[in-house]
Amino acid sequence: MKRMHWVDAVVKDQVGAQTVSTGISPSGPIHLGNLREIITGDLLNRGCKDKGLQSKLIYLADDMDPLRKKYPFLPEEYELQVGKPLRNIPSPDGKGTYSEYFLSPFLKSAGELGIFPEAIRAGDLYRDGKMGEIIRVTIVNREKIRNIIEKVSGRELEKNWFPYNPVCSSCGRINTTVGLELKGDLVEYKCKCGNSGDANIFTEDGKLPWRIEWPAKWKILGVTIEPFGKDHGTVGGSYDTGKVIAEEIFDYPAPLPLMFERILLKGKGAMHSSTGIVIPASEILSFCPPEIVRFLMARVPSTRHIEFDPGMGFLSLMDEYQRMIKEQKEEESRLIELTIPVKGKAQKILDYRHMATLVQIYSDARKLVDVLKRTGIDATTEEVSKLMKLARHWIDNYAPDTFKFSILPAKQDVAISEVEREIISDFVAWASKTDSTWEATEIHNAIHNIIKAHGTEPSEGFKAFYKILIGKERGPRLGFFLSAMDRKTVIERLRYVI
RNA sequence: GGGCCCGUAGCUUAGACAGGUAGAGCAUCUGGCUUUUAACCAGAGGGUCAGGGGUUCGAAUCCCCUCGGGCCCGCCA
Repeated sequence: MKRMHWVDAVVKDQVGAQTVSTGISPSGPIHLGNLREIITGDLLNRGCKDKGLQSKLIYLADDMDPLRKKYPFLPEEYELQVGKPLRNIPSPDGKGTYSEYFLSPFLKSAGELGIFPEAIRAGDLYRDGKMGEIIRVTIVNREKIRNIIEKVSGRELEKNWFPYNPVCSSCGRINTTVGLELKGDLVEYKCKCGNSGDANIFTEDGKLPWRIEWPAKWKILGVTIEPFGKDHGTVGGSYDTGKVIAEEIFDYPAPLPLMFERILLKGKGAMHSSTGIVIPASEILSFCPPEIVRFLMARVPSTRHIEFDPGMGFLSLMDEYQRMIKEQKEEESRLIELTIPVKGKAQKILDYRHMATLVQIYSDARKLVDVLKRTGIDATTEEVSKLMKLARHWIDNYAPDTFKFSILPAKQDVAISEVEREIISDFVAWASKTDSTWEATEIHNAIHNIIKAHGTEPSEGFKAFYKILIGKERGPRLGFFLSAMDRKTVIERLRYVI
């Protein structure tokens, strides 16, 4: 029986036009875990489209949310910004707002993944008055809503609970005010700072609390499908209360929920901005080709957690991807479709593992293209230079030490045995001959013959070269490696040691 | 206190949502090979699918219970 991809299984009963919504509070670097949210949204969006439905993806930035605390990555003076809406706080780099500072690189990363959502700032919805009427409905029905939240979530709300949080006109904070009463379009409030005033519900003077804001946005934006992290999905959590509020108060059917699990960093645990265990989305894309990020998310159901290993495990992931693309198995055709960032575009990806070695020998992309051509791999300079950049970054930051090497200086002493000295010496003699070609296979054959002539185990003989050239016992394919280096340099180096 | 995910070969795991002979990679062993950043080729062994019960002609898969590991909620979002 043909298996259905989880994406198609999730949307199989959806009918009519779809709006898939995801979003985040842009309070810090947006990381790989958050990337799962938007990729999941994109996958569902594609699932709907591929099934023939009209569908779009929106990404909601909750920039009216307050800064909860001065995160470790923020300078001291941000202590003063705590409690203010993110969109009203200056950016750490001094340009623009705090929320855009984190949001815009993220949207750029999403673009690299082939995801171009309609990005909506919650603050704009308030500013443009789109939330006004539903805020009024909320305040008018506040007792009913209070009952729903208390009943569904099992928690008790404060006596003076008011379902609208005004921004204080004096201190700018949104978490120190309490609404008192709605008069016309104005909510009277007072703030802990001593100030009191009126907030206009048709402006960005304030916001709904999360548990109400969420269902309100479903209705305002016509959301039909919403993936969210497991923190929202717990029983009595905000999806549960939101669903009842949407249906009973706002008269709007709750969207199809899809909970997704967290992404753990191998050996470190769950990603959290606060704990510093984080790989920002942009950072991932500086060593990981975009299709691999999609592959990572699309291959397993969203309800499973993913353990991401940026080290050796990452290379295995690359291998698996390449195998999939090469084999083009029927049962993986849907996964391939969903993995590819730009639909319909065939994927060719150069061997990352190979590139991670090459990048340690070459720094010039054009030269590398020639070398690849010699070994029968055809690639454009652009492709090569792109992958080189990724592989270089991976080597510098994530590769295990066993994978790294650097060529030793010409005049560095290395202890070698007598047999090793003879082998190297014979090789130098061979390499110095004017008629011998400096080509990978030739070099390899020459070395092998010399080692054999000395009656030494091949592994022992090869070791000598690695010790001298890179100071390690193992290394990249010798013939290939040496042919990539300048012949004179190699001879000089070997001569120095013998 | 409540919830979610996971438990399949020594290790990593696919297969579970839609029941139909448990499959792969690594490791191991055998043979081949002019060894290479976890080499390649051919082959072999290796499994009470965590445990127990139920449904069914048939269960890794569906239902219930138990155990073990991870995570989330019970502030805010």
